[in-house]
Amino acid sequence: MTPEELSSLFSNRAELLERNFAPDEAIFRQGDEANYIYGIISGRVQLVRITSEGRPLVMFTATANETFAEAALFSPIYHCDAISSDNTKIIFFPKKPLLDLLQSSPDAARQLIALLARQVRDLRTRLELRNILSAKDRILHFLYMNASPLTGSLILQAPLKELAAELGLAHETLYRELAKLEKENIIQRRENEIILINRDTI
Amino acid sequence: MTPEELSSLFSNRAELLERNFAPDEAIFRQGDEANYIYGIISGRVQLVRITSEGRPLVMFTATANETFAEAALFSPIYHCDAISSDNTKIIFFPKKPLLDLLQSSPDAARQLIALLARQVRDLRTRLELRNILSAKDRILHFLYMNASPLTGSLILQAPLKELAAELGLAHETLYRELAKLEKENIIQRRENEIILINRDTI
DNA sequence: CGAGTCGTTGAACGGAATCAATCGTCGTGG
DNA sequence: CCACGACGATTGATTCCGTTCAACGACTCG
Repeated sequence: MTPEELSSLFSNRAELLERNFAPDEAIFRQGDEANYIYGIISGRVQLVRITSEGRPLVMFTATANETFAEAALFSPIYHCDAISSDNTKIIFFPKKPLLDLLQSSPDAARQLIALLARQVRDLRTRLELRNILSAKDRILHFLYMNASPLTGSLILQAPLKELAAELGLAHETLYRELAKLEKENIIQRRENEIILINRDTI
Repeated sequence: MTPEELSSLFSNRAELLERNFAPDEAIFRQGDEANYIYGIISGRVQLVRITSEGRPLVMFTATANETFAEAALFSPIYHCDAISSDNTKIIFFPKKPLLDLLQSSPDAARQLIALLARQVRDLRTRLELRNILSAKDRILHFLYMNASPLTGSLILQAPLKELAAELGLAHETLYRELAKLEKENIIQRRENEIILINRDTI
């Protein structure tokens, strides 16, 4: 679910505020009253739960174009800390108008359900991808899933490094495997684009 | 989201039918009219997309106590095949009454949103877990997240083999690491139970 | 112009997968 | 009732491949 999609549910955008956070700054703390859910414009935020022994446990790392703390919509308090791990720009979505909207507009509720259902599906496919051990197969699987079915082309909006993170690979491994795949004529690379050529080779 | 949670949204449970499927039997096919979403009582189902070249691509593997095809709630057709990969018992949740209910009852909509939001959160933490490379750390992280905060105990409902799959580890690796952790006095094991003893060793 | 980041390649290591074998248990059917 | 098969749990040995550390060029941006 992107911040834009969530914004679109708000008729009155004046209610949405934006703020910048420095690295290591807290957006909220465990136990704080949960009045907002959040979207990241740029930067990175980690949701960290402090265990009973005081050890930090990262529950989730959110990056640009993602929302977080949606579950707080139905909780009076936050159950973890949200720490900016970068210079981060964040939109605040106030809970109350959103809940009111969902109460009064079945259509808005339906839209939110659709957004969440899609996100569930996306997360599941990402998880499934991680069950593939071989770097080569994981990359290919990802390409097959995300490239245009017609042209086999995938336009990269993010640097390869980020793609590596999404795939759960060291970026060096990704570079190497892409180079191999190109040598084997399975893909072709251009600036910001990867094209599947020989698609019979999984 | 469990089938029980979804069932609880239906006032008229007579609308819910159950069916058994043999291994390799299809629950639905890509392009079929999407009239149901599904819950698994027992067994396993794979959601498979057939690529343009005819190659099958596993999008998601659903197991007991999970629901699948929720995104079909807002799509007229299914976009992948659902294949039983085991003897599987499945509940059918008809879309129409569910959509009607969401339209007429803001409360039901709120509940479904809450279910989905929680599921999103769970999936994200599972995904985060997979970013941990070392088997030992991954297991410990999982235990810290799932064990009772008070007693440090975790009751296993599923065989260790399934836990290994959830962790993304070969089952042999899980056995070995658990044995090591017990030898190091970090955990203690009893029938169906794992207890965190020394919690200062992440 | 220098700092920072991305992209790239090389070398070495370590650790998890894999193959394999064994044991115990449970359920089933002859 | 017992034999058999299926499956979970466990341990050993080996292999392999992805991470890690390291170094370098290209490029951008202040």
